[in-house]
Amino acid sequence: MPKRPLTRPAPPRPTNAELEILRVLWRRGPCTVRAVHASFERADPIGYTTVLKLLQIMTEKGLVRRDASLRSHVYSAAVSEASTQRRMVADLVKRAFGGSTLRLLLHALATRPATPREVHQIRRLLHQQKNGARA
Amino acid sequence: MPKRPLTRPAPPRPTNAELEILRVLWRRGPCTVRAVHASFERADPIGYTTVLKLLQIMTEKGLVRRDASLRSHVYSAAVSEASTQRRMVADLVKRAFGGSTLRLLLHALATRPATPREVHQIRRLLHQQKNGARA
DNA sequence: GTTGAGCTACGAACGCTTTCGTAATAGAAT
DNA sequence: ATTCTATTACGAAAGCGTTCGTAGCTCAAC
Repeated sequence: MPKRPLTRPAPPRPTNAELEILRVLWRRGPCTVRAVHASFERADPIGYTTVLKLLQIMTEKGLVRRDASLRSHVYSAAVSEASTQRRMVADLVKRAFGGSTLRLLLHALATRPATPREVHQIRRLLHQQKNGARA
Repeated sequence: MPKRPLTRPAPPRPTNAELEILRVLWRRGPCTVRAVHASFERADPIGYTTVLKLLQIMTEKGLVRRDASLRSHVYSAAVSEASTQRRMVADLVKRAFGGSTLRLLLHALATRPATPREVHQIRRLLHQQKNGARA
């Protein structure tokens, strides 16, 4: 029995730098290291080899995939934005809100008073859930 | 001009271990190191001096306050649970949702289909905001 | 006063993330 | 073929979080 099962065990929550890179890949699709590096906008600029190293590490972690058929390897996100967000939200809920998603929701709502437009969207979503709900 | 202004510059986002300690202090109020240590329930137990060290570090960071008048120092949270949650939500929104709190909300709502009870609470909150809103 | 228990302080180690310099390599240009 | 350029690979260092062992101090009990 291999230590790493074929169905990869849910890649770990990405770190800060990793998330920044994933955001580039999600937005622009598959990229070379150079393209990722160019897309970076930071307070303090980041080195080319830093991006390369990060992508190599992320490949090992299963966060990105690498196509090495071309001389300039092409990287693409191996995890979806939605699933990553889900993971991060779940993590926050567990760590800071005692596992209650509702509390996060109420907090977010209270913190940032919703604009009428936002209220509308939320209402619509609630309505959808009310109808098609399996809960 | 002092580097550390008297009005402390918003204590940093607490780390994992720091958050666990804060949760104890929020729940139980001011505690000695021993009390915090006793309140810890973990998969793998944590050493007494580890808790002590963390509390010392957190004191420097301004996350907790220390009353050293007694022999066993008494620590209390220097940041509120609500403000910490606000900070952490804001951080998540910035890092994972491109700054859009709405997107976080929609995501959370969609991820975990709300129960009727939750829907009710959310509706009520939306209603409150609609009326008393400055937005 | 001496001993012992409990507490704080200090320092060090380990692991992980982030950073980048340098070397090796492959391909393009001449 | 040689030189130049762009790329990957490797290794190492710095910073931070977490952990704990050890030393030193203080108070109480004897």
